[in-house]
Amino acid sequence: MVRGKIEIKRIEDGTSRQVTFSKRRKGLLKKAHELSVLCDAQVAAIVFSQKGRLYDFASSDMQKMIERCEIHRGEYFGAQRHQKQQYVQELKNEMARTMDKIELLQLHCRKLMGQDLDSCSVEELKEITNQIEKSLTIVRSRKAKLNEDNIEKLKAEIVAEREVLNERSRLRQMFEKQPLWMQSRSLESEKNAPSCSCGNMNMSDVETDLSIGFPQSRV
Amino acid sequence: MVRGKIEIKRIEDGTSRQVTFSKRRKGLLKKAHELSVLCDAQVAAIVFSQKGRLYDFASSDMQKMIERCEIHRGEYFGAQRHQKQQYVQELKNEMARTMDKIELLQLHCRKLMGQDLDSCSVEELKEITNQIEKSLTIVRSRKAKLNEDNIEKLKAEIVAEREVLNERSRLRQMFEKQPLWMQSRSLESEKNAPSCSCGNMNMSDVETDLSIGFPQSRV
DNA sequence: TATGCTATGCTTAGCAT
DNA sequence: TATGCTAAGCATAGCAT
Repeated sequence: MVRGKIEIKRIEDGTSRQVTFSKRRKGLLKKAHELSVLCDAQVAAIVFSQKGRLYDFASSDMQKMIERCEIHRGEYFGAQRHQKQQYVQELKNEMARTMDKIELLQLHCRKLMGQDLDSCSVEELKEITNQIEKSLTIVRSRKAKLNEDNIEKLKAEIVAEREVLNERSRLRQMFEKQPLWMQSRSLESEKNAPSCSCGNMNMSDVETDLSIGFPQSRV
Repeated sequence: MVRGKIEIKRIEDGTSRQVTFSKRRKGLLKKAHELSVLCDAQVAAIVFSQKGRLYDFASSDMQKMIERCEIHRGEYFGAQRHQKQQYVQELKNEMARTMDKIELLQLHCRKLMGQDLDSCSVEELKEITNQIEKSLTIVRSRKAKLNEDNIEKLKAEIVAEREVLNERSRLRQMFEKQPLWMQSRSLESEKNAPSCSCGNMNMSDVETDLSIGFPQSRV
């Protein structure tokens, strides 16, 4: 058997390649291990067979090695991953802060609603009372204001409505003062106008009266 | 020179370790390269020196190798990555929910404190008023209860104190009824006792009176 | 396909420069 | 500290099983 030095190029024979892969792979991982131990260095080796099977060695945690490698190489994905972790951490912190805030708010709210008062000192109770009394004043005045506004609005509406009624009765009076032949013509044209559905009704049949104000102020 | 086989353990001599590191590192990367070429496999090797310097080899794109490795490692890291994304999404959702909640709470709180009432209808204002009035009743009764408790406690303290004073005056009276020779002996022993620093003072020099109640009830 | 064998070539420890 | 040298030991190609 003649064994010459081999050329470093792809082994074409599948079987030989497979055998060589197995042997050299083992050798590589062994060397990696030896290097890491002898020289106290972090070493990792990753090998994929052609079939996609993974063989690897890492002197310490592979994930950490990989991340360290990525950071060193200034790789995009590594940076992205690092940022993601930071992002998650910040989200968590934010979450914690928010939860604290919500708890405080809830406590405050409950106290304002007269719950969970057992832990309050007299001083605190005094403060809460003050706050509530102040609130009550404000809310009541707001309610009063709203009511006033509503009344004002209603008054305005009524004034407007009265205006309309007055106009109408003025028109009616003008109509009644006309000579009869003009009255019939006016009625004709009123019939054609679709604006009023109660054209047949005599206005004077209906008595309208609107008043606003406190009961004692009515005449 | 005698060269025996070496033991695979950390080389203690720093210089030797450095030399060995350099040589074996070179060897490892060479072997990695040879394996990748001969067997048409994907191979990567990562080495960190003790000083933190990185030496690496990758038969193809290192980043792709690393990701492939992560996915392969029992799906663990790949799954972790996927879970991380889900986790981030859930965190975000939770955050959004919490923010909504906090906003509602704040609004509620503010309304209870008489703020931001512009958007409230009369009905709502009525409800808030009811709530505040109810709170006020509760808080006031709680405050009253606490005050009562405090008064009770003070009363109890005063009763106890009075008891002590009565006891003392009883003892004083008993002392004064004693024959003189016994009085001096008692004074002697009282002088020896370090418990009272005002031994020279006559008890009747001090007038004590404690009373509790409303001013008009005092005699 | 895996394992063992062994001659050959490769790697490297210890030393010198 | 790096590089070169060299022999001892190691890895492995090619073959056999």
